[in-house]
Amino acid sequence: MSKKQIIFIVGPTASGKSEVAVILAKKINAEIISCDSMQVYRGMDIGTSKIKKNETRGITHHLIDVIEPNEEFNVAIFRDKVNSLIDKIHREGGVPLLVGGSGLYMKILLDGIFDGAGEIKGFRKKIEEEARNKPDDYLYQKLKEVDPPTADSLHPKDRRRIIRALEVYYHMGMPISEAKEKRKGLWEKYSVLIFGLAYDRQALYKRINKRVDFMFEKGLLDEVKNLVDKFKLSRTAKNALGCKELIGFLEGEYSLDEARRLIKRNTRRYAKRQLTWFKKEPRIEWITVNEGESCEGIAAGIYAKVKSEI
RNA sequence: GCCGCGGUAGCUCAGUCGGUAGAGCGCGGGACUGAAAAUCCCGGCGUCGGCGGUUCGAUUCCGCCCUGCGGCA
Repeated sequence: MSKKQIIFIVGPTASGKSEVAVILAKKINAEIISCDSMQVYRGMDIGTSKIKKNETRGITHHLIDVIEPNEEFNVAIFRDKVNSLIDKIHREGGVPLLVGGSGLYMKILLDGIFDGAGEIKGFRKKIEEEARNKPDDYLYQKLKEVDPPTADSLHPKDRRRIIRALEVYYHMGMPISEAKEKRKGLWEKYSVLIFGLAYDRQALYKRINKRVDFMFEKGLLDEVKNLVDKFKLSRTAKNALGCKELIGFLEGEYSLDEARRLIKRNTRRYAKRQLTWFKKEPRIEWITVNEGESCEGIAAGIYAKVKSEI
């Protein structure tokens, strides 16, 4: 029996993934699984450019609006949810269409993540405490002793990853570099097609700037005000683009114009980082998008490729 | 027309008591496996407005010219 099919549409922010995905989904009886760390939050709609009910064309969307803004989210939760959704969609005869811009999320779905090493309560704080008043590279040296390969692959200043690697080591009794070898992802289990939307950089930046202006028109500021009124935003949620900059404005750190400027800039930088991730992924088949090209046209192009590869 | 202050990296500017220059912002590249829309690393030769003069040597001093801003007529 041949492998079941999964399709990905990836691309930087503001590349038009969501709309293209809906059109494609209609043609191939797909259900969309959002591959996005922020659209999971209820109430964060404008800032995350979440698809609206009347734009879904009746296509089922998963992993949108699944948690409250005071809850945390991470790749492991994401991966578990996606795996069970894929099974369910396949059982019902549909095609899972994964749509999103997070390189790490894509990578982990494709190649897997190791189990049994979540965040240990209090560990990070404790080890930060231990490193206080010690040399700058104290934790790095510590990691070097227990897990040289990981230490070599990290920059000594990359504190966050150093601490995480130590956390895994003390929790699993195994270096993270070793744990990583025991992963399995979707790639070997299914027939996977990955399409990436490719824009000229300047054209993409223009789209980003325009979209941020559009968000302000739609009431981004009120959305954020509302969120901070109602919730103590979680560590992950409050880092959303648009959210953190407007919180800065609301706390009087800078003007509203400055907040708008920062959102545009940070979104551009984000897009650049996303592209760094996609560029090195050889399994992506790139779809070149020219300025002004319609989503219908792009979707039709992808559809043709999908049909020819089945 | 006269007086004053400017013309240095894409932008805003610093600086060189004469030995061809540096910050911020913007931008580019990279990393990445339980915070990822996060986090971390790397990247600045640019006719120092133009032409002459002085000097071993000028972006730095002098002269003229072009040009922006302000003031006086």
